Amino acid sequence: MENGCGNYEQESLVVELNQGVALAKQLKAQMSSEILAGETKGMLAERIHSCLEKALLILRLGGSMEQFHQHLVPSTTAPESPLSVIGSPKSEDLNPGIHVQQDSIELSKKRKMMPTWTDQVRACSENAAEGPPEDGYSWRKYGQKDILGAKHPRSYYRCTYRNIQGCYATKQVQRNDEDPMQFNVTYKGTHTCTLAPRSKSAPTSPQKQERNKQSNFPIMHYQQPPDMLLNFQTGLRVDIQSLENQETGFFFPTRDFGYENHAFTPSTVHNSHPSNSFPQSFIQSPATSESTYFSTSPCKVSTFGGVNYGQHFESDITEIISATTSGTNSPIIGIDYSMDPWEGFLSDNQAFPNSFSQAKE
DNA sequence: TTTATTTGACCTAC
DNA sequence: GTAGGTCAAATAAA
Repeated sequence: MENGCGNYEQESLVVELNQGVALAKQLKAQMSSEILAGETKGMLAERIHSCLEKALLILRLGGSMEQFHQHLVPSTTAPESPLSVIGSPKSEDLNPGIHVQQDSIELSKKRKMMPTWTDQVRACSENAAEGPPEDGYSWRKYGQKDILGAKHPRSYYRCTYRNIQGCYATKQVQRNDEDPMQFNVTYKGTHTCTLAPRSKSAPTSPQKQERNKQSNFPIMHYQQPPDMLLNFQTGLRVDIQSLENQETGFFFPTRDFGYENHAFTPSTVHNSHPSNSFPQSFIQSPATSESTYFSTSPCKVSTFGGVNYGQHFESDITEIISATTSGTNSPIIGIDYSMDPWEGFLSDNQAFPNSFSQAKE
């Protein structure tokens, strides 16, 4: 990753990852000994979760600890509009016909530069005819096209808040020819909208009503290309899987929670986006008591841990932070234990070699 | 009345 | 010239 984050952020990443590894080892030891002293399994799992989550967030934010801290507190202000870069539709509104062509060209260029990634989403049986499961964003369909060589037409969607907030995220949905239950969803651009609830919009179906409910939360602003992060996560898979193999039933619910076993496989990693890096069930803090959480998107096949990740990311981070910053409130433990995600930040080992930084480049 | 969807036309890249 | 992508008017839905 090429960014100006400097050594400090890099070291922070290494520290976080080291801590995650150390805690995983600790948990593994407890699993074998069945001795619960001091920290419970749940606490350890939570801390591992927190460490890895922070590391991933840092990576997604371009390695910037400053941005990381900024994103810990959901902003109530609209994010900076991309319009300053790609031309303002508002200015077009004010001056119709003026510079429209030039702006169109600029927009076209910009689209080419937009990050693009593809998810494969399996539809639930009951709504297979309707389309892939919701991804949490509010999309407006603006076109449909028959594609040469494809049995099914491709649908084009853009963010509902494109005009309101200048969010130029788009997606294309195409049903898989061989497996009609499966959809290839290609996302282009990242959401810059704040996903404000549509006040006057009347959903056309109960499912859309549900979509609107899902959309009512702030989002992160993913800007980073996925490659480095994905490589990193691929590497992470090994140790964590070994934990799963010990039948913890906690990590990576690829069997128990409806996700197919596509997550974190190198063969599927390259097509994914950083916002999809973990299944939501993994992001979800175990300290929360959402009993129905894991069943929210049982039909999604993730190429890298769940296409729904972006949908819940920030809200989950908020939950994590709230859970981890308040040990006394944690339902998983009954003792006073600080779950501060920054606790011990600089205290652990150096299990991750410095060569990790080389892998980033 | 407002918002979303449909669909033919148009634009752009190859 | 063709295919993919987008626009925008017409239409539907709530």
